[in-house]
Amino acid sequence: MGEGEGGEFPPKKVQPDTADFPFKKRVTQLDFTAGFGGVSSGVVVLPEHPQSTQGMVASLSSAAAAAVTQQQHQQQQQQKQIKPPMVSTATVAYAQPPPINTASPRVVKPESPKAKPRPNELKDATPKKQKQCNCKHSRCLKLYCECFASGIYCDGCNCVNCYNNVENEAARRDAVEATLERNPNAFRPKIASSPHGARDSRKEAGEVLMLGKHNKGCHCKKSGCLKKYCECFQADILCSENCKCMDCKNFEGSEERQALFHGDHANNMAYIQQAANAAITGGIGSSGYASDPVSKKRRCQELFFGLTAKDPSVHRLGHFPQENHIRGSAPSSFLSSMPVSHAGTTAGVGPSKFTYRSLLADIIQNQDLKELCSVLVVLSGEAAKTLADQRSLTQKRAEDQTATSLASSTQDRLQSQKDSDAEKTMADDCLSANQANKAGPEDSSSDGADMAEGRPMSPGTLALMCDEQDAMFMATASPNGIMDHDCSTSSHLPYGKGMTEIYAEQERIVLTKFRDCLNRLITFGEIKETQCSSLARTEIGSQRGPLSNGTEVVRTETGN
DNA sequence: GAGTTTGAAACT
DNA sequence: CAGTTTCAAACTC
Repeated sequence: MGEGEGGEFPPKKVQPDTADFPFKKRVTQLDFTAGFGGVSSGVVVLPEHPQSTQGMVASLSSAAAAAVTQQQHQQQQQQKQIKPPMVSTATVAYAQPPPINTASPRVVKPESPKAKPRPNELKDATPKKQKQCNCKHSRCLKLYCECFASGIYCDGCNCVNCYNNVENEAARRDAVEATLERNPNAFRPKIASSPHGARDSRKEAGEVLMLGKHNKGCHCKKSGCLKKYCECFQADILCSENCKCMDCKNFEGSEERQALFHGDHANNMAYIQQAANAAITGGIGSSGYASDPVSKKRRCQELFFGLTAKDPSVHRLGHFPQENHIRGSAPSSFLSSMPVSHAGTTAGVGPSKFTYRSLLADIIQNQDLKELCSVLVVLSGEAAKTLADQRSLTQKRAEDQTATSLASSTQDRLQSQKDSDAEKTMADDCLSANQANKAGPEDSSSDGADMAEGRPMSPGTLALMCDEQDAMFMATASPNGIMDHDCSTSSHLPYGKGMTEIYAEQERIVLTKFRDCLNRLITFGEIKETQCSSLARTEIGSQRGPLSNGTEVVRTETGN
C-alpha cells in the first residue's frame, strides 16, 4: 500500500495552528546557523521540552526558516558529508552530547541512536561520518528516513527520489506537518532523561548504566532488546516500563546484557553480536557463561528469600519497570526455559503484565507447606517428649512418676500450642499431624518411624523431613548437654523454669529444622536451574518435552 | 553485496 | 485499538 508514494505529497490536512503558530516565535530562540558553520558548537541544545521541539519543527515551515536554509544550503555544498541541521527538533541535541567536532560543527541526530556511540564503539575514536540514509520509497519524507526523523536534510545520502532537501522545502514542510499531525511528538527526542536514571549511578560489570528511557518504549519481540533493532539498546539505554517488549534482556542486572559488554570483549562487535544471539536464544544468561557459582547462589537466594536489601546490586528484582524484563532474563533466562507452566507469565506484554515467578515455584507446593507445618508440629512435640524422656531417665525412679506426668502434660500443652501456631500460619487444616493419615501407614521407614513413632506420614512429609535425622540428633545427642543441664536445673528449679527451657529447646530445634529445609530448597533451586539451563541448551529450537516435575525433583532429592 | 530479519512507522 | 503493510536499518551469509 502506498503511503502516498505515488501521487501527491503528504496530505495537506495540516492544522492551521500547527502550521504556524506557537512555533515561529521560538525560532528566535534557536541558533539555526549553528549547524552550518556558525560560531556555535554546531549543536543546538534545547531543554527537553515538547513545545520547544514542536516549535522548532514548525519553525521549519516558516518562510523565514526557509530563507535561512536556502542560504545555508550553499554552505552545505561546502561541507560534504556533513548534514546540515534543519531547524527541527532533531537538530537539537537533547541532553545527549553529540560527537562534537569543533573543526566542523556536526549535526546531531538525537533521535537516531546511530549517531550515538555505543559502548563498544566508545573506544573507536574515529570521527564518525554522519549516517546517510538509503531511502527508496519514502522520499525521505517519512519517519522511516533517519534524516527526516532527525530533522536534517539529506545530504550525500544514498536515497532515491529524495525530497528532504531545500529544493523541496515545501513538500518537506508539508511532510513535517503531516507527521506532526499524526504524532505531535514525532520529532521529539525519543529518549528522555529518566527520573529513575539517577537511581543508580554505579557501574555494572563493564557496563555503564545509561540514564534515560525511551519515551514510547520499544516493542521488540525477537531481538531480546539486545540488538540495534531495539531503539532502547541502540540508544544505549535500558528498557523501561514504557517498553512493551517481549523477552527483554536489556535491563539493569541482565546477565545477558552484561555478557555483551563483558571485559575484554566489550569492544568486539562480533563478540557482542554473538553474545546477543546466544542470549536471545537462551544459550546464556543465568546459567550460561558469565555466571559464576557465587552469583548463582545469590540469585537463588534472591529468588527464594527475595533478598534484595543486603546486596546493593540486587535491585533488579525490586526494580521498577523490569517486571517485564525479568521475565526474559537473568531470572527469566532459566525461568523461561522452564517448560512448566510459565506460558502465562511470558506471553503477556507491557509493564506489570509480568508476574515474577520463582524458580522454586514448581518445587514448593502448597501441600508441601502444609506438610512442613505438620512436620514442625510433630517435631516440636517429639522434641518435647524427647526432652521429657531424657529428663526422666536422669531422675530417680522415685521421681519417675512425677517426671512422666510432667512430660505428658508438657507435651500436650506444647502440642496444642504448636497446633495453634500452625493454624494461624496456614489457616487450614495442616495443624493436625493426623492429616498425614492420607498417606497411609505404609511409611515406617527409619526416618518416619524414628521421628514420628509410627505416625503415618505422606511421602511429601517425609521428603520435607529430610533432615529429621539431624534434627533427631540434635534433639537427642546435642541437647544431651542441655538436658543434663536442664535436668540438674529443673530438679532444683521450680516447675516453670524447666518448662521455659524446654520451650527454648523446642524452638531451637524447630527453627533449626526449618532452616535446614530452606537450605535444601536453595539447593533444589540450584539443581533445577542447572537442569533447566542444560535442557534449554540442548533443546533450543526443538520441541520441549515435559520437564520432570519440580516437586518430584525435590522429593527425589530429599529422599536421599 | 545480496538476501533476510527486525521493529518502527504508517495504514486500515 | 488491534491487525496489517510498508519501510529502511540491522543483520547474516
